[in-house]
Amino acid sequence: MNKLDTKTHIMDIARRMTMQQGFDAFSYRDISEEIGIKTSSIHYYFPSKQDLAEALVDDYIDYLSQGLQNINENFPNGYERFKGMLELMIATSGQEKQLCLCGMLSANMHAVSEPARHKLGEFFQRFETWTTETLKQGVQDGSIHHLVRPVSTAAEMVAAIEGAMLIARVCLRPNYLPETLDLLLARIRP
Amino acid sequence: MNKLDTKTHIMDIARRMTMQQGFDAFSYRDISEEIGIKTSSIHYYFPSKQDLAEALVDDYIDYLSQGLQNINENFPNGYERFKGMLELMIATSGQEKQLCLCGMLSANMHAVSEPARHKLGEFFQRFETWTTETLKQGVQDGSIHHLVRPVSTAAEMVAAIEGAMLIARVCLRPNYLPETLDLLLARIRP
DNA sequence: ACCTTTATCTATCTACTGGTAGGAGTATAC
DNA sequence: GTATACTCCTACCAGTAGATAGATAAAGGT
Repeated sequence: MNKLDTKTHIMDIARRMTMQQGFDAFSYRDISEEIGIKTSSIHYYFPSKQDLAEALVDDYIDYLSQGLQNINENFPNGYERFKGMLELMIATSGQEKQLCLCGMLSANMHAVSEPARHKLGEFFQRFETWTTETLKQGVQDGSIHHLVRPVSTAAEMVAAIEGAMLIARVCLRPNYLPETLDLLLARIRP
Repeated sequence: MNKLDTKTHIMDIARRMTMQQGFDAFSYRDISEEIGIKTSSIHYYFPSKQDLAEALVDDYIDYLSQGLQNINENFPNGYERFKGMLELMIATSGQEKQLCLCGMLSANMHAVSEPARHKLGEFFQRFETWTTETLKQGVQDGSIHHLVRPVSTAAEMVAAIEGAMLIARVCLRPNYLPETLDLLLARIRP
């Protein structure tokens, strides 16, 4: 198989396992069995498991940044952009009760290197910044009603999104995640 | 050492390690080395690691229920009660960048038995119910300004609290957790 | 004194962990 | 056509995981 294919395949499986069960909860063997190559071949691409974690973080940040940029380009106003972001988060993490990759790695932060931990911090910072700008934009274009401090609302929103994904994994209510994220949307609806 | 002392000692260490690093990230050996007994002695109290997880959940739910009840008894109005709850959560989990025990076990849910998972779901449900009642009480006694749907606000609040604890572990801002929880308080301030 | 329970120990098990050394086959470059 | 780089393999390692069986010693009850 092509180098990129295998590397991508490894990361796809590792990403899914991380978001479903946590970074400590799977081994190179688990990946190797699913993909059909030996564990030593995985070490060829990711010499240590921390390298794999860092690659997952980089990839996830790229993926979400791209997604948010697409939203900015394709949605006309702040409200629609915010809504698009919530749908993106549900599409990325919500199915199968998966946690946001960066959220899960924050829980498992002992397993990742210091540079990768720093990137996790940057991820949340950038997520908050995007949300702040989007809320401001929405207030300006009239699609979102007045907010006292958009930067504060954005911080609450990001925390609530991550927390909702965490709680959804064990919540007894079947539609907890979409319902809770919808509350966030209802809050800014004009 | 007395049976209860040892059992409590084991749980104290396991609770701290779970909240700091995750349930997968420590072993019976780690506990045994810190406490000074053999791993087989820990198996005497908790035959399987899942038993330990379940005991931690039960204990944590009891502890927080007691804490919330104390708050209800000692604070006069909804606003003060809500504030007391936030301070309790910070005191329990906020130091040393620990995650709420139930939040961490939700992330590590594959490691806990189905009955224990169910208890995690109940925990978040009860937490939300307490918050809903407290917000309603605050609106009624005038300590909290009018809320359109207290039950929705409560759901957002609980998610935001759990999410903030998760993000705080890797956040680059030093006072992220207290500041973010303070935003929740500011939101209901009359 | 004798039996039972409690709490701990020693010793051991199987399975798995991340990780490494070195080689075989294959594709590409020159 | 040979050299080089790439991809995956076999074989292995030391350490660790959770877990069990059985011995031991002390304490308590009768």
